[in-house]
Amino acid sequence: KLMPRTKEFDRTEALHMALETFQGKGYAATSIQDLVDATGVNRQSLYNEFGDKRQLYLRSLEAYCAIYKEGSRAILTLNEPAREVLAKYKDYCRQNLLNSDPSKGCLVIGSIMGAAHSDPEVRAVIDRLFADKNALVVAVIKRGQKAGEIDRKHTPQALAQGFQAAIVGIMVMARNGAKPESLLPAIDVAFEGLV
Amino acid sequence: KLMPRTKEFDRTEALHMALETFQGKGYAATSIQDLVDATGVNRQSLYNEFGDKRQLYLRSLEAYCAIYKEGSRAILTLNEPAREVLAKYKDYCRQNLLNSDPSKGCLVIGSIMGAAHSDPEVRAVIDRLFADKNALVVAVIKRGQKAGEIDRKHTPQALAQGFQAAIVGIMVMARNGAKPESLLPAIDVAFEGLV
DNA sequence: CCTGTTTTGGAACGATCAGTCTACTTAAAA
DNA sequence: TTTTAAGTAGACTGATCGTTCCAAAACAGG
Repeated sequence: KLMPRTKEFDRTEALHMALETFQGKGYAATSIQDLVDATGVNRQSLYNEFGDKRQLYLRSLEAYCAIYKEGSRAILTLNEPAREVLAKYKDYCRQNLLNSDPSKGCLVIGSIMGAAHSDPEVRAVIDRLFADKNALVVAVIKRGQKAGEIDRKHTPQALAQGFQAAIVGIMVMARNGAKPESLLPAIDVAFEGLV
Repeated sequence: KLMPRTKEFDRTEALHMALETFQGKGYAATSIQDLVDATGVNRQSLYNEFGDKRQLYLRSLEAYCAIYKEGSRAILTLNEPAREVLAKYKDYCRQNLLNSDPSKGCLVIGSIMGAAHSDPEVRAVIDRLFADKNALVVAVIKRGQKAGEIDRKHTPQALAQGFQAAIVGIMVMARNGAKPESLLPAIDVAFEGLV
């Protein structure tokens, strides 16, 4: 029945800023002070809102995955010929690549390579992301193979794995500062076996 | 003219242990104490031998790159038809994948994604590695295209980029704990456009 | 044996870490 | 206006960080 002082920050906004900080420096190298500075939120308020550093990281990772997942799902579930769906997804990847900031790497890949690797909750979030996205890609490839648009030499699972690995690799290259114009053809190559 | 006390450790061995520690936990999450424990070398002796933590990391990364580079160079400079060279390199990748330990990721990818990203000396080591390996791959692909073994639809540079990105992606997947048997077909897919 | 030079063991340093405590401010409810 | 629960500011804590200092130990030349 009481609603005293109002918060001076927006949770979503703060989470977004924390996310970008983790993207840039990784979990271990990011200090609470970094997060306070980046979000503009008071120390104690951060703890009140998110718990400790690890939980804030988990929330950031979940938010990142949600965005990534939704972007992929919106395209990969289109009710169109597999060839066209994949062509649109290719454009989506190109767009992401062109808009990417090398100073902010993919948080998922960062989590896999970094210290968070051994955290079971982090693992769970990542496993779910990969499982979900893989299911979407496999479904499209299966459709494509049935329609004769995609070569049946490889299983849908193998094609999806190779496809996703290629995208991950390209994201790593982008983080490393490779010029987009040198990576765009690599995207073409990655989609070669599919379309 | 004086040769007082003898060292109780082997530099190469200590470097190897430090390297594995960095591989497992990343630069930021690895403490000096971790390195002391892993190498068995006294604190002060570590500082005497390698300087500070950052320099020890740089030496580890250089050692890692040297091994990686030599392994690739030995195969990619074989005086055989491009198709066979690439087939052998494919086997080499498969072997590496099967022997890989998920608890020890690729130090190069870890450096790209992690905090070391902004360190110019780290960048220099990585840039050199990619430049060298890319030159080798491009040379093989060029040979293959001239001999008609490889499709000329893409430039050698584009094919090499896509190829290397695919390998990087597969290494990330392996670090994530993906079963080798699910990644081996992905390697096949990655080599699809080349052989 | 000594003497000189280097490694080694371990204590110690200031800085910074993640996280907490307390006092002060705010604003809705009474 | 008074009361009260929640937000905020910043000092504070014990632990750990990377690094250094110093004295004991070890070993080659004299």
